[in-house]
Amino acid sequence: MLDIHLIRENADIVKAGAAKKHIEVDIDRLIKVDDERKLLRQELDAKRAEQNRRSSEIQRASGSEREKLIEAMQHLKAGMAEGEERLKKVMAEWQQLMLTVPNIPDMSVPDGDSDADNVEVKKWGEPTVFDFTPKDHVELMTALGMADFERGAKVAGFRGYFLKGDGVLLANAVWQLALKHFSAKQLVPLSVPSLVRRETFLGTGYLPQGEEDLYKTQDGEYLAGTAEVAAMGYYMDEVLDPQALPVQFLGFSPCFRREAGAHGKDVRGLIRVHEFFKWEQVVLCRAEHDESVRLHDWLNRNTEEFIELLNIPYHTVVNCGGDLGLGQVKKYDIELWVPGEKTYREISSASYFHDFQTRRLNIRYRDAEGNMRFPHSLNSTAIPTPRILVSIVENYQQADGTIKVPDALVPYVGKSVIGAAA
RNA sequence: GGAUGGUUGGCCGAGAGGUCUAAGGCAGUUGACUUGAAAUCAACCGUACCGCAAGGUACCGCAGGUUCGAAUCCUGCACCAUCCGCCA
Repeated sequence: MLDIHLIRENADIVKAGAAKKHIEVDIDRLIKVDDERKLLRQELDAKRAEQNRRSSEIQRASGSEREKLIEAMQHLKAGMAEGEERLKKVMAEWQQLMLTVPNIPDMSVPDGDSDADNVEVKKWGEPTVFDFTPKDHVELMTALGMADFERGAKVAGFRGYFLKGDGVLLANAVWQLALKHFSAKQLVPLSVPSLVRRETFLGTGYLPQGEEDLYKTQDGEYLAGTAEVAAMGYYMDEVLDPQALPVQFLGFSPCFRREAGAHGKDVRGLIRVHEFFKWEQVVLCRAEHDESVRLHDWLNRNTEEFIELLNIPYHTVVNCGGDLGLGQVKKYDIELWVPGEKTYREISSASYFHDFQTRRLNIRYRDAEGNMRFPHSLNSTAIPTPRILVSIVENYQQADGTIKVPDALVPYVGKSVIGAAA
């Protein structure tokens, strides 16, 4: 959510920002509704002032004078009911519109419609070269008993999978290395709920517009697609000690995604699944743009470093306007080389939001001047499994069908090659 | 699933239909005292909206209702605590 004052004073910038994100929103309508809101408020406030004044007169009066005053009040009250009804309607539309106003993308965000228009800002390593024909991860992992997709689909349906044997070992090894690497950055590990109430999704900006992407329980909770939701909800409705900023969480959770808009995409393997696990970096910091920018780069760099530990070729892109979510000001994606597809595939997303989320979540702190402020929020993937396994097994496969374990993972896997004859 | 008790400002906590500006304490800010600090004393000190301002309005978990008037009474819901039942 943006500040209504900011929207009113910078309507053109807000409109341009929405256009850049390809998000439709009627700012003129919002301002008109806000005018109505102000007017009705003023009228109603005046009537309430009158009511309060007369109420104390009644208190002091007695006898027939009191009866008369009470009767007069009843008339006044009747006149107020209509105003209150109108204000309620106006407020409902006002709130609905406010929730749909996107945050303004940064100047440095490139124009574009979709992820095809994202711009590479960094490239690390070269696409892996093989002196044999490389296999894709489905073939490799199935052959090595690391995953079972047929039975996954039998048991769980479309996009179902089992990890098995060394597949589980490898996934666990990634989690453990991630815990070590990211904790060392002073991020506090946090195991978070995935089953989360609606207001937390509204607060993080996934709702109201993302309803169809979420699984919902018969009790009304939603299954989160990222630990960001619960980690951000952690301080909802609280006033933070400014000394505690920046708050730096390393959240871990199962993640559930309906992938409602992606029915035909990535139907094979571990790239796009309905449930997976993810370590996620979540940060709250002082309400200063420079601080957001600094931490954004830092979060993204943390993940780049982790990929470098695994020694997998990657590049980093800055997402174009059309590929930004409602609340995001700017986003980097890290994409890993996937030999089976001869392309880079997203493994990580690092975004900052300014106070868009904290305003919705009502998270505040008192600054040095004693004023209440909404802190800035940021988040970035640390590492997801099993998607990361795709790039590991495909880049590290050997001619004989075995998979070399990345050096950094060897201590956690307990061997240096998967599939070698014992 | 059943029962009971709760939810009040940054925090704790009183308040039980009308002294209107929600007692009091803690924390915080400023000042006095002090070489400095602590202690003590004094003053100030909630958030949001509207308004150029004076000022006004709203907010006591949320939403309704009763009333001339609701933190206070009624209804529904959410959450917290404890107990019982069930159960990894």
